[in-house]
Amino acid sequence: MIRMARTNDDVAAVLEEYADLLAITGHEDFKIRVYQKAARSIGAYPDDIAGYDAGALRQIPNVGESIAAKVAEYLSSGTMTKLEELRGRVPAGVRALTHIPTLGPKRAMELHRHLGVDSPERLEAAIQAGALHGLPGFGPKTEENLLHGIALMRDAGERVHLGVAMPLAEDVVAALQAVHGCRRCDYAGSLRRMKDTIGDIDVLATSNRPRVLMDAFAGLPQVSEVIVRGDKKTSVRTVQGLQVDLRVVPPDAWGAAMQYFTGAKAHNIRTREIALHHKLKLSEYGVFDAVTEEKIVSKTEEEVYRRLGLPWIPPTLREDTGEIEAALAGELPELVTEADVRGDLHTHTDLTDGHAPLEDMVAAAAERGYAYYAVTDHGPDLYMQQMTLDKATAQRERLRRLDGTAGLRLLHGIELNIDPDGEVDWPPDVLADFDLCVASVHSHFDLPRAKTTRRLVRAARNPRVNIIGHPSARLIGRRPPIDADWDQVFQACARSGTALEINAFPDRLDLAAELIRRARSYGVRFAVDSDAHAIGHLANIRYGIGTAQRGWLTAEDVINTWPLDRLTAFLRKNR
DNA sequence: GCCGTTTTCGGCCCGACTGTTTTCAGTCG
Repeated sequence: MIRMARTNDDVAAVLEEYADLLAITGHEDFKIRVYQKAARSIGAYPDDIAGYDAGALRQIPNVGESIAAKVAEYLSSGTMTKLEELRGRVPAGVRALTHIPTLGPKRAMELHRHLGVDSPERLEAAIQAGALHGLPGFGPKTEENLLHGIALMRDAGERVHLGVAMPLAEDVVAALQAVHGCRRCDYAGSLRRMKDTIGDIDVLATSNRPRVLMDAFAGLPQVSEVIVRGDKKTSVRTVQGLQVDLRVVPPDAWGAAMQYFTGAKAHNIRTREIALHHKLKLSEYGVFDAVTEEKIVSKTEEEVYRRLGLPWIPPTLREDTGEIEAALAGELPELVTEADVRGDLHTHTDLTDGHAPLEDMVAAAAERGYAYYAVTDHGPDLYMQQMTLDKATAQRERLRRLDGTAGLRLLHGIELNIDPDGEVDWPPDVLADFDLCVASVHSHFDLPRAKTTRRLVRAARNPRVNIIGHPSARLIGRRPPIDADWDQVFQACARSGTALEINAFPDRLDLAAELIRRARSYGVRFAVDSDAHAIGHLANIRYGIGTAQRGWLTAEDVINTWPLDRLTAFLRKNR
């Protein structure tokens, strides 16, 4: 059984700090990298390592004798002697120095050793006082870059959600594709992996005339600053503070470059290691013979993976969280795609807080080619929405008259509010007249864990509740997820036949991918819904599908890919 | 410090850009 991995995250953070401190104190690179690798392995390890002894810890990849002993000490005593020693030698602020862009461990230590600088604030003061003059390796340009980096760090260019990054990336890609000499262009990186937040945007292009592309890129109206500029790589910052990198490679390197720049880093390290074992070398330019340096393949991702003895791995899985092992075993999941979606099961109209009338939303759904479509306006417990039973009944009659237009089957649903006790707006006999009920948390987000768990479990066990909407109620960058014992919630959902929503709104993406994967292990079903409040929101479903893929879901796991009769049977909840 | 179809020692992912270096180190992704 997969359990909560809080201990693992804690230990991973401790090992990362240890690696940083080793780097600052001038230890050799290989040693540092090994601690970083161990940190990642433990962070991604499916079982909670709380209570593990050294022997058990050694079963984890990249954890050997020395690291196992340190972690065992930490788990049993809460401290790690070696880490405390290093902390004693390196003031906390020196580690913060390495978070300044362009300043790494080597020069951070130089600054500390020669000038006693021990925080970004002190570094700023030292530069302004001219204290860096004459220090080897620190010229005027470096000073300028450091000041700039400190300022940037101060107003922390935060990560943005997909709804911000994706449109920007698509604009940039479209602009570059229109440039003369551009062969291919697309976004890669965490955006192609559909990660829920994006730190920077990676764009890849092929051209025989890279300079023209770089000029066009640097001159885009969205660009506020050019950070680095070359013929192969140019980085800019946009007016909203997001970094965009453009890499240009020769046309026949497209596949290798896409593979390389889609990442994640840990996935790339694994694929390169696999290449080495085959006496090959993998770079963004292709797969090469390690000895003769002769290029073997590079044109497509499929060729690159095949030459490494792997099937093509979908971008949304490339995180080194088991996809390499699954690929080697021929057990990659056949991921759900947007084309599999037959309908949307959570949408609103202007009867409550939507912006478009029922007829317009239905027409837009029909245009998307859906086979069925559920309208789920808010129930009366969200008082400001002014819903009444009369209004809901009138909407149902209106909806029944529209049923079947353009081959679209309409379901009359409702989005109920889950109150702190797990109760919902209407009694069972009223709910029985709806085709489906979504139930969601809209308030009282910070109840104690036990209470939140009970709240969600009760909602799931309600025989009229079909889908738990945006289960964690998080808003990316604004509100943390509610705190529940998710394993209990997942068990209740699996047993009761209640689906969990993957809300596709880009500032929600809720459930998040990690919890989806865990829920799936209990046999939970999912509904990928747009929660559209306007016609334009229906298209957000693609972000939900990306998130579902990151949770390793197949179409079988997602109820709104099923034919209507199978869906209808599921909605009866074994009643 | 970890690991092994190169196996108990010797290698560890790899390339781009910047700044200050006159041939390369540091940083980043």
